[in-house]
Amino acid sequence: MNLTTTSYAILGHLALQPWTMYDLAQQMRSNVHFFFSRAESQVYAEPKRLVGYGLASASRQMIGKRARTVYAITADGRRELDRWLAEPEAAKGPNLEFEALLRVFLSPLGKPEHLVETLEQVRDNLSEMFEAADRVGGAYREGTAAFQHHVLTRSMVYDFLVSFADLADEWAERSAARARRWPDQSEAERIDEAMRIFSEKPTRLRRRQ
Amino acid sequence: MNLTTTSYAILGHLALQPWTMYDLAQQMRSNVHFFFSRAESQVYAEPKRLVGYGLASASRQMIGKRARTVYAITADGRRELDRWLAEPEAAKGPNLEFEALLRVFLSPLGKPEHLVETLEQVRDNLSEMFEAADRVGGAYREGTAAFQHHVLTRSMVYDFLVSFADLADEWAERSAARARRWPDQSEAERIDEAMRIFSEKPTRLRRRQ
DNA sequence: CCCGTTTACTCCGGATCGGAGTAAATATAT
DNA sequence: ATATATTTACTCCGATCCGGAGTAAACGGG
Repeated sequence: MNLTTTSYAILGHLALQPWTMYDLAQQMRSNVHFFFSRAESQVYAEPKRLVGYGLASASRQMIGKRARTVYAITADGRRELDRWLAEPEAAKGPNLEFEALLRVFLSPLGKPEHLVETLEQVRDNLSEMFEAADRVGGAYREGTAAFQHHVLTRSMVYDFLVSFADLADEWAERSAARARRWPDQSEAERIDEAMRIFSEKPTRLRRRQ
Repeated sequence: MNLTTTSYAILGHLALQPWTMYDLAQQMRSNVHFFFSRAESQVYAEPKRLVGYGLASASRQMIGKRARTVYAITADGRRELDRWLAEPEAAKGPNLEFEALLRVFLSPLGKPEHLVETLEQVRDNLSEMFEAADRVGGAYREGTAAFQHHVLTRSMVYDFLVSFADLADEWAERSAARARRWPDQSEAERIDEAMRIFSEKPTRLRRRQ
């Protein structure tokens, strides 16, 4: 029984209520998508393994001649989930994958205007995240969210995601502005501005010590 | 010739200078690791494919009876890289994977004290990121960085990473503080505080409109 | 000269992706 | 009333990617 974090993510959702994987795939696309996204094929494959381990049960229903499978958590599954919830997270911080940052990193190899384009693209790409956050926030504000009683913890998740999207947007904005000033600046001015970022932006770690 | 973003990441590094994959794996661990991390086995596998496509060249050297392979970019590789640098990023924003946030999301299924533990763990796990940022920042401030002439763009990457780590640290701090207050609050007070997050933290999208 | 660390990789089983495909049920337009 | 589009509810599969274990020579310190 080799369970991955994906297993526990699915198992956790089954503990909230029974789901068809079609519905759960949708649910996950609009909820955990921005901090724990999995391919649809995985969302369909995972509960079969859980059933194999006796952690979930499947009930096949018929709508006309079309089948649908509803999965639910078992008592064993609930115990396994409790065990996972109680164990500390592996010492393995947030894992970020950000192609735009790689492009910025490698941008001295290309033309300067492509850097500005990349940064503008970053801002465009964030709108999806902003819209998703607004949908969730709106539902909770209106009191119509599917899991309204989870408002305490969902507000924490919302807090993080909005802060993150804002950060990325603000960073792309100020960085693009900086790159656009470069043609009118001397190299000394450009370097001076860059060095100020290293000096005036100490990490929290250093600030505390 | 099916090149992935991983291919261009390696190709880009080879455009900076020739590398052995051992050195490049180390370089990537301390540089792009926090926004584009790849398994070591991939870093070793990728240049072989690049050589197969004629985008890189390998030169095998002998140190005693031990072999080492130094990879360099070819003219074709440089052209392919230029093409990639000029093309816009796929419309696919930052991809975050954050197990702690999944645990917060599912925390109503577990005990309240585990939420606080998860959030404290988040802060501990960030120290690696802070230390890496400090190392890079220190090298550039002292003028001893290996790619000191990339200071303009590296400062942008540094800016993002430090902002991100600070954000995660501050979020975990304020969220843990909130969860610790819960036992002394009424349910109405707790919900009120949660709702204020949804209201008082509008996304940049909504603020602009 | 012995031993632990660093250099420089290879191997492989299993997890995951992502796009294509299937087929029935339902909504929509004509 | 019928054709068409969309939604529901999945399966399949080749390729990518992970990550931990293993190998073996060179180097450095006591």
